[in-house]
Amino acid sequence: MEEVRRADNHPTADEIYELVRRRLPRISLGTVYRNLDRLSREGVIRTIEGAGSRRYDGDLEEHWHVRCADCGLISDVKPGADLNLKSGTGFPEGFLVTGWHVEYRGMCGECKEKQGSGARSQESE
Amino acid sequence: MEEVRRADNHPTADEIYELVRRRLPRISLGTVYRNLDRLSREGVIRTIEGAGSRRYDGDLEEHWHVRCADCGLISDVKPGADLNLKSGTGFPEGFLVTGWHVEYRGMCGECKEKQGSGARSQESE
DNA sequence: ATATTAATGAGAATAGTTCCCATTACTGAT
DNA sequence: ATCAGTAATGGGAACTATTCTCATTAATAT
Repeated sequence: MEEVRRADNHPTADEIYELVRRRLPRISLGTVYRNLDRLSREGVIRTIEGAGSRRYDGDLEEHWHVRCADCGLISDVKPGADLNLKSGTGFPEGFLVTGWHVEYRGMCGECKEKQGSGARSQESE
Repeated sequence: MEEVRRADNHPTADEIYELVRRRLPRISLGTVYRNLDRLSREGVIRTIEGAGSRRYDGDLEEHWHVRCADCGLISDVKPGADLNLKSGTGFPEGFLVTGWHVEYRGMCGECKEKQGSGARSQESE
């Protein structure tokens, strides 16, 4: 199981299921979910919740994500070096903060083109 | 519909359904979803995706969230005044960033107590 | 009043995930 | 190697949240 963990980018349980199936053709989706859940509770992998299906991330380095609101693509973003995210204020009484995550939203180049209806193109950054 | 938008904290579609029902007893859940979706696409409300069900937030002021990993409670956190979140780096080519969101994770006071006194140390539930 | 368009209720359909349980695999002691 | 006890698995049913469909109703403009 753990082999797959570090395999890909941000696979869904289904994608992982397909991957693992290549080596263990008799594995069931339930088992994949169970183990993914276990690994994430053990802190070996992270989960990315969000629109659509849960995704799993084997990269434990602190990093953030950017998600295309249109196609759902998720890419990694390096945290700015100067950030001290603990600076949020107004936490509820007694709350123990164990982590945080930043997610950018927007639109990836591809979807931007698609949306610029007609055969418009031309992108720059 | 829009009346409800600013009503509560971070209700789910179901909770909103129950709320609206009090005034419009014949409304259907489908309609609630439809209008919630519309409002959020129009930018009148925000959505909070995450573990469990989608939640809606009528507060458009920039603010962040903190979520209890145990019970799922979501509270608001004021952004630290000094943050410039644009500082993330490594965005994919051509990506247009339209927003971002910070979510802290941890455990609320209540769940902390439950876990502490329950004699369970590492088990998750 | 009528034609056109938009929104609705009701429920079916779908997607993603969790749950159940009989079977299988693993473990350690004999 | 055998057996008992425990843990993990496959298969599928059950569940939850959300979306979709479509006949009906409301709204709007003419």
